[in-house]
Amino acid sequence: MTRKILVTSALPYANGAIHLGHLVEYIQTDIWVRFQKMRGHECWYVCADDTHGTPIMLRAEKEGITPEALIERVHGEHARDFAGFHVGFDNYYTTHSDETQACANEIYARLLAAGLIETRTIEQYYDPLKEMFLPDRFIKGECPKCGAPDQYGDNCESCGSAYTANELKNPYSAVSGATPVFRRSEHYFFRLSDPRCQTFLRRWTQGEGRLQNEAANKLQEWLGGDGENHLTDWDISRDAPYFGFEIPDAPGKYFYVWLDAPIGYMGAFRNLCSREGLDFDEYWQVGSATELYHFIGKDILYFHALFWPAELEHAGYRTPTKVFAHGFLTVDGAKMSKSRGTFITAESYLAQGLDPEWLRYYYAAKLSSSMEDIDLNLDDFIARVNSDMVGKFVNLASRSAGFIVKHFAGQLCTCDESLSAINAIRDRRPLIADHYEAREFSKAIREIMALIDLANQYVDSVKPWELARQPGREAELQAACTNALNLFRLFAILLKPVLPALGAKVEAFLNVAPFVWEDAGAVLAAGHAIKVYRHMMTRVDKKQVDALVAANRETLAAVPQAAPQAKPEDQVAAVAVTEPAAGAAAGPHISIDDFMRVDLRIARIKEATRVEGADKLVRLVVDIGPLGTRQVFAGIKAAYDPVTLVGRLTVMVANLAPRRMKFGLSEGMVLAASDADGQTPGIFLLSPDAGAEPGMRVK
RNA sequence: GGUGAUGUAGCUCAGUUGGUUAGAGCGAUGGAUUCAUAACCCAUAGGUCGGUGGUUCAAUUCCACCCAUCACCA
Repeated sequence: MTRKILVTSALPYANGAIHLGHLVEYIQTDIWVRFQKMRGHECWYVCADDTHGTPIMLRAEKEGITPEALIERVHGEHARDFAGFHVGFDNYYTTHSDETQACANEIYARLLAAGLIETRTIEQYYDPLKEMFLPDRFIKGECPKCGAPDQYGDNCESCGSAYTANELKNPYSAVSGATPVFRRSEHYFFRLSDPRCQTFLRRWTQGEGRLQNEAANKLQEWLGGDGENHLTDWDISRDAPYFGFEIPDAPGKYFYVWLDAPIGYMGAFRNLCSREGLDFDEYWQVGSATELYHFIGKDILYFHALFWPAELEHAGYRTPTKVFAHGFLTVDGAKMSKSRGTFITAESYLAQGLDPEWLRYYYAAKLSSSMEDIDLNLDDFIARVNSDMVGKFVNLASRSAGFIVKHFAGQLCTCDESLSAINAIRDRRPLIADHYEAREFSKAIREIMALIDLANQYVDSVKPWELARQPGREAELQAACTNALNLFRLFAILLKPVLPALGAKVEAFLNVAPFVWEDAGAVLAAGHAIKVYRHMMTRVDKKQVDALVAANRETLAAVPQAAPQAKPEDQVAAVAVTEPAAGAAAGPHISIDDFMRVDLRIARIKEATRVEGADKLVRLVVDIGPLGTRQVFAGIKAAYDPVTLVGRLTVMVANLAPRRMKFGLSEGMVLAASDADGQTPGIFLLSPDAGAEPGMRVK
């Protein structure tokens, strides 16, 4: 029976580049969709850029362009990156579309009619300079717990405590720097606390197979036990200025970006319908016989398993068949990091000349149906791709094709279908299909690789290279290579959902029509002619990976953090990111070795005198214990009377190259703090705590 | 702080409804081979299954506590 399936991946935010973390989801979804299509099902894969919200608006403003121009540019970048990794959307659309707006208005109208929308006046921070309300992420201030400065309005990066923006001390707007004021405004809420939503969600989230077990448990936690009501109403409006859709009959009020994001799935599909002549209602009406699946990161489960189905249900649409959440990507066991160069963009991966199918294979080899994080271990990536893909799989064709072309003009003979390797494939094929269907890609890959091992053992056992040297054994040679190439073909079919481009190369090489899953039920007919073999996949060179990491290594200096780029809402982000240390002027990271090269010592100031003819300098003679005494010229005259300095302890750089100055030789540097911007005047010489002795190393 | 997940060979991961010798691939070592992108084939070594206690005839598998990492919540 042919199934009708609609599949989505979460919408990437139109405010940043696609990176390897995002790709986990798109590659996972794409493999699943390709598998369904190969099986002959009618499967549509749609996605779109998520284009609305404050961050988009501010970013466009900063770049001096309209939001429309920004999202159009980013849409092009995203589409390019996805195509580069063979992610085969049937439609990659945008939420900033007539279709999405129409769907959003329709859903809103139906929820309103159902009595599930209400208005309420709330009070929140407002930037009087910029004349806009501020999302929490755009308010900074001092942490109410530990007092760390410049913390965002949701949690402290210094002590880790969470709080609301209202609790920040000395808050300021990250947009304008102004001190925000409280202002009241009317907001629109989706009444998630309504008993109808509660009842529905309790039933829906526990539906058989609808969510992964871990996800269902998490949802149970969010919903609370029977009788408890943990859900609160959801604020779905934002005040102008806002880049988004204006709420019908509510001038100056806009749909919150997270309301129209999932509706973007509908919009993208509606657009596809008009192009392909599909029936939108067949897929979205209540009681639809079609299947609807959302692939998402575990971070946005809340939106897809609570808000979204509740909206659909009460607006009179069908709800998702299943929601598939996956974990985050780590690189070499740690969160992706810009300073380490492991925050790798899709664009850079392709630009550095790495093969997208290497990554597709590696991800497939690691992905399961669970929400566990997966790790991209770069050394393992190189070893695994080279060994499995090149050394075992592609090698099968490479070691057999030459004989067939050279000795038999490319012609195959009858394939021996009683071969144990071929029988093994026949036996395991249904299981492999089940694994693909269940998103247990790592299990599918393990099965396939075990079969490929059998094939290489077969070739080794018949030794075609020996047969080729023995006159009179041509038939055996042709049979051996025919069998090997048939095995190779079967593997190419089984792997095609993962490796579509390689699959196409194999189709061309074998001179056959595009593979479908059922093709693996038969072998090539005797007499079939193949083309000359050409390398189908190169090896990964460690140098390429090193270069990729180097290309993605950013220093903070190159990334001005003036306004937060991060969206206030968690979007698709299938990734955990470590931002470089917060704080305005932290430099690029250095290693401990780098730091240890600086020889810092406790110094006692023995003499301090004015320098005739110098406005800023004080001449110091310091004692650094075993290292003797040094003469240092320090620019601290404005802040210190030399007389007061004599006898005090401070810190100096002892291995700074001596420098000849107009007034004499300076043999080091004493450390003092000052505000680089000159906002806070003064120079502050460092002092050690009591007990430090001249000459002690500072580290 | 609370809840949950994870922690198995150098690396990446299976597995164990508690039961004789804990598995795979890669990597390492030795051998064989030369058709193939030095690939492939055979063999060997390597793990007190995060730690400590408990239940049991028997625990890596169950329970408690602890540690580490990650997530969610307050």
